[in-house]
Amino acid sequence: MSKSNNVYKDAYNRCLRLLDETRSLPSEPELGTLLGVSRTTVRTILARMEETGLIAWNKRAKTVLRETRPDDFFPEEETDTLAEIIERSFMRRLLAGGAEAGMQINELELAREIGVGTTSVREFLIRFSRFGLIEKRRNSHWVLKGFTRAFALELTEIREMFELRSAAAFAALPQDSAVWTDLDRLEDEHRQLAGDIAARFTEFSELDERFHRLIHRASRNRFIVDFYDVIAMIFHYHYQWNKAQERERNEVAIGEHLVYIEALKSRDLGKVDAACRKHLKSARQTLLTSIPESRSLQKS
Amino acid sequence: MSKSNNVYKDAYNRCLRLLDETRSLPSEPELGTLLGVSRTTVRTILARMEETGLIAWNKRAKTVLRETRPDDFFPEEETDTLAEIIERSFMRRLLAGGAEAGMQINELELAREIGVGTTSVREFLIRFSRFGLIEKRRNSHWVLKGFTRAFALELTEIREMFELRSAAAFAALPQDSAVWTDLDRLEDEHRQLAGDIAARFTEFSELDERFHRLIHRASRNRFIVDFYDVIAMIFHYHYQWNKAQERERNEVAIGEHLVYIEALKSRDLGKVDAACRKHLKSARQTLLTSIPESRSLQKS
DNA sequence: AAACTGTTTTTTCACGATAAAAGACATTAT
DNA sequence: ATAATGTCTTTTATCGTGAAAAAACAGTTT
Repeated sequence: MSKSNNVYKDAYNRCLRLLDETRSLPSEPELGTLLGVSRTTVRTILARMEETGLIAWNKRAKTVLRETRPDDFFPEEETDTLAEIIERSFMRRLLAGGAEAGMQINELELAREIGVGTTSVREFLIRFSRFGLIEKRRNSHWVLKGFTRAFALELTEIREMFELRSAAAFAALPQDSAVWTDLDRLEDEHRQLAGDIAARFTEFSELDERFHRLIHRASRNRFIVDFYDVIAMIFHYHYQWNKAQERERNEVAIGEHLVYIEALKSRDLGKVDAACRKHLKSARQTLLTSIPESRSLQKS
Repeated sequence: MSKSNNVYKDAYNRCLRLLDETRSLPSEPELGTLLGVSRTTVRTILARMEETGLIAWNKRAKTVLRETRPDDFFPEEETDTLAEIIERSFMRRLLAGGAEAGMQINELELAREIGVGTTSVREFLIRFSRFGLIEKRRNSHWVLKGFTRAFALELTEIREMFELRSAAAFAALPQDSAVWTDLDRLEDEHRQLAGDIAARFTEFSELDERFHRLIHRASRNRFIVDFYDVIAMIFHYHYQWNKAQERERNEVAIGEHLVYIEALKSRDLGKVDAACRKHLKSARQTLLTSIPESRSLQKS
């Protein structure tokens, strides 16, 4: 089993949804750009759609023959990339406890346990190392540094530095910049979410990420923009792991975001700075309180 | 040829130098820690030393039989790690020109050209990607972002942010901290180098790195400390590539460092800030002037 | 001629295999 | 009893290989 065809399966599923919406299919190259895959994959998709009687396909003529059915779709779990699978397994072990700082990480064991090749695990660990949670010993094992209080503090220190600077840069952007309409749209989404918070509070983390990424992008600095990947990853797993008071936390955060947005729109640097600091402070607090003391004891 | 024995060869050479100095050899485990390799490798080294008649070896008795000769050493190029070889090849191509922003990077071609497996090249590119010079297209090639003026500006922006903060943290360190003796030692080395600048100006870049790493470490933040890897890498290759006015540049930098060191020792935050800013400004200038205009045209 | 489809080539991704190196265990010497 | 050596096992580093996916090329259709 040298390589799974998850790219095809995922694109196939997305193509089915497209079919549901538009009831027709464009040309092969166009479909390729739409789905973000090569024409080779598009043709594999079309071939299967023909096979399962979804469409009749003859050169450029693609006729939709019937509605899609639930069983046309590939199972969700077959559409994940190997990297996603490995990351999930790894993070589960990390957060499940028993993952003390200083612990060794064994590539071979991880690979066997997840059921993948060692190369994929190695590559994952290398990519993952930039998050600052693991470290490589030359010609030897990886060492877990642990999701400790120290880690959270170091992470938030950088985050605050970067976001304050980005927010200032944002406020200084010319009136005709496209970011202002993006900001208006986000403000709208915030208000809608606030209006139905009881039912939709779980949707906040996705909105949160889009909001902060928009601000960081204003820095026009790749290192700042890329660093948000670290923050996003940590907050993503942190939210999955700690659901306590999620609704309240999100409600507070939405309020802070709205103040922050108003400040940005006012272009008053003092206000921006204050609103940004306030929000970052409570974000840090949220992260810190969710790290149990046992986890924060660092081996030195 | 699945894995070269460069670890052994490098450790062997270092062990020969040790032999020259001490005229004797400690126990296997001790030698292992000294050379930073496992006992397995130590025993391979001792076996060869016995074979070439350098020592007589019977259990714990290791008798030195003769002086080391130049031809006892393995050739330098056989002691490099694969990662170093790939990095050098890659950077040579990157700086040799013809490496325009937007250009595609082909793993297979790189691997063939360097004469290594694709896995090693892939792993190198993943590790290298954190320097912000290349970017991966999902399921497809890497894209070169180019060593442009924009890159230099983004890099130095972060550097300045981090170093100013680290320097302030440094100055606030308690008097009994070990860093102050480290700083004194570095000051000494600076003075010595300044005294013989005509002959030893090439030694500066190594000293420069040690000095700045000491300061960054005072931040006690892994992201700041790790970021210095990016700076060090860029400056390393930049210096190799642009030797113009190297002596003058280094002479100026040493002077700035000495002022900077005095400021740190005074623990006067205002002075520290001023000295740090001044030095960082000229460092940025040096980097910028060495980027030719053609290189700074970025495809958008 | 521009954009599409059909076909072939190339590249990426992931695996298993193997030598180098690390690490663990058993034994022996001080 | 501690610390070394001798031996065996496990893990890491790297390669070649093959299927999935991308990309290039050639031929058609509008």
